[in-house]
Amino acid sequence: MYGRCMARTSPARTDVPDTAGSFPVTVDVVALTVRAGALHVLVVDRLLEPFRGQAALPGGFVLADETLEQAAGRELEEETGLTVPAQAAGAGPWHLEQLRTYGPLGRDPRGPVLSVAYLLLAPAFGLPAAGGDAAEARWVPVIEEGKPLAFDHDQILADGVERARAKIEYSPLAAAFCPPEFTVAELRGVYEAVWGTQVDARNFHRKATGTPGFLEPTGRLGGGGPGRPAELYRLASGVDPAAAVLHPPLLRSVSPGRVAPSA
Amino acid sequence: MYGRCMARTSPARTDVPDTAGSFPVTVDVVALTVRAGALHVLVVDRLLEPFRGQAALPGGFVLADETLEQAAGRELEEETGLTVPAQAAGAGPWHLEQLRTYGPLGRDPRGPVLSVAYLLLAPAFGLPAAGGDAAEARWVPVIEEGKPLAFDHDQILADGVERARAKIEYSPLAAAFCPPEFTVAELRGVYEAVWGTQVDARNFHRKATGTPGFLEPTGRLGGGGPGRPAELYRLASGVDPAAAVLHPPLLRSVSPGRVAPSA
DNA sequence: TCGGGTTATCGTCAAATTGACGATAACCGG
DNA sequence: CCGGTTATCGTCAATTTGACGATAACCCGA
Repeated sequence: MYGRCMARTSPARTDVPDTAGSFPVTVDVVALTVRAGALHVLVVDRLLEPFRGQAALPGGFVLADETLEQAAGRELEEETGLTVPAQAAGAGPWHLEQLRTYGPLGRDPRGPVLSVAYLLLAPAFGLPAAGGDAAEARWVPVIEEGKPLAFDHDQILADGVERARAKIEYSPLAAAFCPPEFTVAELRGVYEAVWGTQVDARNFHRKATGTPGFLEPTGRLGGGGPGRPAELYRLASGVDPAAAVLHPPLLRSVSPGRVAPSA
Repeated sequence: MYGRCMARTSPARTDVPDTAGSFPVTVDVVALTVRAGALHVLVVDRLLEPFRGQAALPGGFVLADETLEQAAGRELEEETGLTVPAQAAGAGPWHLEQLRTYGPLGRDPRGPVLSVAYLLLAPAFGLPAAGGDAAEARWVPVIEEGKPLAFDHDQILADGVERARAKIEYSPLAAAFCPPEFTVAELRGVYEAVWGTQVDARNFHRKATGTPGFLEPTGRLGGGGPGRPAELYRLASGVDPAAAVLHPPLLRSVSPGRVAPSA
């Protein structure tokens, strides 16, 4: 089997104990966005075995000379045509962070494979015309989630969604789902979509605009729909949305069972 | 992309691209405990190159047929003599969770190596007599942290400490630092040590005992020192400390800079 | 046995925050 | 101009926080 070939280190590496395994490593990306008021995840249809024809998270093998982040960006681009801006891990609207690593055993029929999962939060946008070799990349709502995904991707997706739900409570990362300038209502729509709950518009407005280090008014107005035009905001300048902490946090209300979410 | 181009080198399997790297994988464990009111981390002195003689987090290579958790427990035991109870990931006082994975490039002079870091929270205890092949395993206070650690272990340690600090706000995991039955004062000592701040004893008592799903009185009293004996508590039954969420959380006060902690 | 030292626990109270919801402002389309 | 719609501002009671006083219940040494 494939695993046998990988069970030994290369002869050049004499300083690594030869009982140590060497593993193929993949990255898988949980790309989330909010479209039409619902949380969506990006999936591709697999063209090859294993799990041929089944939907899966975009991802693939890490090359020998790239970082995990580079691999995540490359695979995403190859399979979905999405180009993650370089500033995704920084101040921009996009946000890419490591989710967790899924163990080598029992998750790939080809043998032991390690998978490092990444979480991408991005504003809604259309997909470029099915670029690369991916048969089909599409956004699907995370609820309903019809058929199961390939590999252990259902578990990875669940972990990613739970991470996103928790993270927007304590960090300004909900803004990663919005364009660079957005209204308070758009931001509230993100919370409602990610949490799957209703949020009172008036209290949310007070809380969001009143939390230091979160929003910064641009002075401009966002027009368009019916009703009074809303003020446009951007993320507070000088704030790293990946590291900043909201004080006090925007807590989900104590609705149903708040115990053991991802157990 | 899981299987685009096909291997020329691996005759047994043709579904893994030969550009895909295969990486040696290590686990490193950030084992934290509270002793004498200060947060301590477990380190070992390296006997071999690279970084020979320097302190490092316990860890080592993952074998071909074990899970990451198994590797973490095995390395910890081999290098420090500590045996992680099987229930560490469950209801017991110990707590072992994955921290994050550190990329293959530029972190090991021997070449690309992936490291999956784990975070262990444990009650204070003495080390078994330097078992295994470890020259020396010892607890060192995380502040002062005299010389730098080997590899990128300073970064891993910083990430682990920050994870612990954040996690005890929203989960009952502070109890992982305590024996199975503990007093409110002991628990408060954990918060003070991990956060490095002072916590008002009266408000903490009110909050800790008043938060549903956190503490459960045993009826027994903890004697010993001077002063009035304190009631003994245990974690609320039926609560998985790794998954449960405290509502409302025990927030650190807004003291100094609460922005970009581990950046 | 008594008093002083020490720690645990319970109360009190003003300030801040939350949650629910009314009221008004500012736009749209007819 | 008028209703429909959404944004924003206020109000108010209930809850929570933070600061800190007051007791309770143990230890020890005299």
